[in-house]
Amino acid sequence: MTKNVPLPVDNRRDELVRVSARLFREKGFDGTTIRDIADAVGMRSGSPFYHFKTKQDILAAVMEEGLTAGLPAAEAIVASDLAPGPKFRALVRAHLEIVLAEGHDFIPVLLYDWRCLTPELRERVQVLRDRYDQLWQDVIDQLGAAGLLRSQGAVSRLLVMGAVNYTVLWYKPGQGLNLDQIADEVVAMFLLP
Amino acid sequence: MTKNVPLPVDNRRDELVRVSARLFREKGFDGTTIRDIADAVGMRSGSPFYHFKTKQDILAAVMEEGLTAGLPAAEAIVASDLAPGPKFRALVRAHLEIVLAEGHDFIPVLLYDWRCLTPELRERVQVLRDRYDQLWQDVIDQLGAAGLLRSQGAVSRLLVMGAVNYTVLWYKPGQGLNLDQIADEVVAMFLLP
DNA sequence: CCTACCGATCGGTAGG
DNA sequence: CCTACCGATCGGTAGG
Repeated sequence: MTKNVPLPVDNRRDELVRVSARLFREKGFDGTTIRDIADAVGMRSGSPFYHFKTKQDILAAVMEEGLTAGLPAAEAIVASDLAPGPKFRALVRAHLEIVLAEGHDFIPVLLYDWRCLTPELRERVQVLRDRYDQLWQDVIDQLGAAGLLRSQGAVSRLLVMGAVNYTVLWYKPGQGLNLDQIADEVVAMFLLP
Repeated sequence: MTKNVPLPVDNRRDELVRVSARLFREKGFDGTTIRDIADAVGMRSGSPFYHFKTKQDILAAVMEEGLTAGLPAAEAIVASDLAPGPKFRALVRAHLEIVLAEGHDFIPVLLYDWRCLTPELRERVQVLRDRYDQLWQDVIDQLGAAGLLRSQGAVSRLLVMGAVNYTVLWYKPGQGLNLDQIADEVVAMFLLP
């Protein structure tokens, strides 16, 4: 039987990515040291380099983890047969979860520390990022076609995503609006009656 | 005659602030060293500390310079007798200048590296920042009262400022829309007909 | 504002 | 994944 044969998953690597996401979000990529990361997972300072070639590779892994975790839900929403308005609300709500929920530090790190990536890594992560952005563009275009948005095109998407992503800088869990209420505000703000 | 008596301005200090703003914006606060800054103004590495006690004090000076430079124009717009719609457009346009125009790196640094400030410095800069935010809140409230906005309150301001500030991450001078066109898009996106 | 320097810390590596 | 370490660099300072 293959019962006890472990899959080739690298749990320690996953742990490093998860812990690094938290630290990068709190203190920034440049403000976090390899020793911070190693301490947080109970390793010695040289050991993270057994799993990653460089510190920047950890950063890229954090961002890719966030994107690959967020893409399926977003794809399902866009592929659904919801009307454009409810589809937009669902996408916004799912995105707020990804960006604001406890322990979801991956995409905030992407937003904060994008410029810390080397050009090569940036290019690699950009592939996934493009897929995510395209999903938003599809929904924005559907809203425009339905006459629910005053403005269209790439700039409309950037303005909407800016408003939504900026929540990272002001949302405080347990204070003010919750994620559902913020989603309602976004819909009220952007969609025509 | 008092003709050649210089005013107590510190030109070297101003130069340090301006150059630091550019470097902080390009590479981040943690990614910029005192030696980078000293080199850029033609000083030796210890000399910036003649003008500033710590590296963080330079960061605070950069942010305060941006706010004190931007406040008068914004105050004049808010105090003007423009109707709410045109007033909003004027404020957005002025803000885009502050955030996107060549050499205007102060407020982008504030947006990027806010978390790099010590709590004490953050509190000091926050005083100016509150004044700037309040100007936006005033205009947002006027829009709401005039029935030009679907949503009101502090969250509305944060969504609008998010959309506008996010331009820092995607605007490329000479490519795509210019600042006037972006202001038009923002107005079209948010204001009711 | 320069000279000369310090103690601390950094990302990363060789060898096991 | 640890031990032991390296060369480089960092923010900051004393004395002039």
